[in-house]
Amino acid sequence: MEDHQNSEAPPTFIPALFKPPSLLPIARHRAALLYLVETFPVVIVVGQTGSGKTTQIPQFLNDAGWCNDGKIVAVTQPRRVAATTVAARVAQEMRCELGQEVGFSIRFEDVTSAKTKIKFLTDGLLLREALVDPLLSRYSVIMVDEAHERSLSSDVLLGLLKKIRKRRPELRIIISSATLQAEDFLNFFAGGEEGVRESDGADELGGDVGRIISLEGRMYPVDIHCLEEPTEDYVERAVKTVLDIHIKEAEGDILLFLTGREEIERAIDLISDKISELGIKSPSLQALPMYAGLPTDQQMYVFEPAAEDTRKVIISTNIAEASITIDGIVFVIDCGFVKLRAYNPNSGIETLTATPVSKASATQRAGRAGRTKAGKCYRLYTEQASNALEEATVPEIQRSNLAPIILQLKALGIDNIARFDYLTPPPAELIIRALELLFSLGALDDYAKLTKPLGLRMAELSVEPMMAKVLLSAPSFNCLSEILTIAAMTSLQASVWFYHDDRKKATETARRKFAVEEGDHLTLLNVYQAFVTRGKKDAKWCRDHYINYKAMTQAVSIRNQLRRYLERFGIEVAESLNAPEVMRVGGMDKEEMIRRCLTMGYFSHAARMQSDGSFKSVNGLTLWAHPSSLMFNRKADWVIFHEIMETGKKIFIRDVTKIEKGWLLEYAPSFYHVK
DNA sequence: GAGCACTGC
Repeated sequence: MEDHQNSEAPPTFIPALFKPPSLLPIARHRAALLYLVETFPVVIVVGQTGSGKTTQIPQFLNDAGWCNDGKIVAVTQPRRVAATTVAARVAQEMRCELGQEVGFSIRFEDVTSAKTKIKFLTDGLLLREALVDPLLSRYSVIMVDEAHERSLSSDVLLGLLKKIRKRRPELRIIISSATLQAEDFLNFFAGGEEGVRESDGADELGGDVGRIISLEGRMYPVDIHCLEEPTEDYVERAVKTVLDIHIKEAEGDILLFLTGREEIERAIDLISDKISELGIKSPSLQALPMYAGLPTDQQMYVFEPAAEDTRKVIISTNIAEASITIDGIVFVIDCGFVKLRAYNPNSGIETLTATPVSKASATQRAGRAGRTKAGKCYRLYTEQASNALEEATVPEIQRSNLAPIILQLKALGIDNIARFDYLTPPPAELIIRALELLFSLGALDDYAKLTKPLGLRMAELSVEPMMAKVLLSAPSFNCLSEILTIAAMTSLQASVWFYHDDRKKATETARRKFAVEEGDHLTLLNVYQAFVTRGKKDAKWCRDHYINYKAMTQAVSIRNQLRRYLERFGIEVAESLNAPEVMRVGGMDKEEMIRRCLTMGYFSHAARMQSDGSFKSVNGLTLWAHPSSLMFNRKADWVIFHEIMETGKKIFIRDVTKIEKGWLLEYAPSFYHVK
């Protein structure tokens, strides 16, 4: 928890949301809210963004004595930035230093103290705290914010809280949700208790378990327009709509929702073409992209007010639907699609595909037009299509690889995974696939019980199960220091390399300097070792080699955290910084030890190169090396890979390393049915 | 010879 180099600077856009507490609509609900929390174990709070629920409710609870006797009020957030910025705001309102009475806790950063009464943290981190303190006994109240987003960790957290509540009747649970899915949450907590309540005539929803309270949000009406006829090309149609608005409508900025970088760039090009074509001068139109992969400095432009006589049009992915709020939007254009990740339990492949939005999503997007005054929303689909949309987005728990979360539940002592109380149960195939994987890795025994110490340790490590197995196998291959690095590097979400569209050749040449013949994992090791020896204090070195400095410092943090876990297990880490190919251990090259060790965890991610350069997976699928992989243009026979994902028409594998076929049989005989 | 929506430990 000592790594502070990752602390995000509070973004400038969030404080704009904050109003003086006395002006917030929630102030009028204070007494009612406290009464409900006093009386019922579960309270569902329905309120719009800007209602002040996140900043005010914890303070009300503190004033009412819920933090007496050393107890803590916990507020979970789905995102790290939210936890840090909201904590800072509440500390300011309470006139205390951040980290004292009010603090936050996120991965790599714990800004709390013995005095902390109100603690903001990510939902994933609270779930991890339960591994150490299964009843979460430090907390008198736990507020799960933004529960309607239905993230994997908040869903599991709610299931866990329902279980904890039976052992801790004094615990208070507050669930905050921006949309009207409140009844689902209340029904969930009331469910399973109805049997005992039936006779005493508690026919009201929720019975004695809880109540819903609705806070007034500040929203202006939004006029919604659908298309008469469906469009063939919504990017083109969106651009036409942008120009129609710009020419005909009064002032106000435009927010256009598209699905990804490619579409966004195309829309921006089309808009600039149209502007010159139509000779638009004043008022002028400024198109700005917004997506997660955009460098931070470029993201910041969307929050700056446009120049005089200029209308901003922000062209964004789904990031503007939940994660960020942009002021001054009066017009929203909604293409009706979102890219969603899904996991196919039969093939074990993740897909990333554009999917129609849900009604809840469409409503949320339209609402972005009504934050400052009455607005308009143009949907690039027909009313009929709009009526046919699903009510809500399929929760993450129903479309994810469940191996990590099942491992965590097992470690929490929840043995019967199928009968765990899920808000929405995942499909059986997802559970079966996850159990099979965990069994083949040795994390579960024949009775599906967590093995000790292997399975338990795998659950505690903050990397996915296959890599956790590799890490715990590394000591016996004499390559723990190297595997620690590889584990950290492969769990980065940001790319290690910068991509310059205009300087592709130079990027390639830079990358080739670090390339190791055997594959991507050893190449990543090479980059890391070069970084810590030469580039750590030298951002210029990183720039010269097209290496992402921020991603590399992140890798250092992850590696430190993993090393601390291992040390807690009593596993010594002998650090070595030698180039892998020069080390020989017992007649075997170190690089071979590393590749053998990787096979211990990734044996099910094996494939063989075909004559056309594609790969054939062990279950017969045709795979392609991702262009970012060394194996994209090299020859190989058998390989293992870190990740497999389907986009467009091809299935890509990323982080690919050469192995020997024999190792598969040697390290995973039961998986490959060797007698 | 081509590309990853968004989070989190």
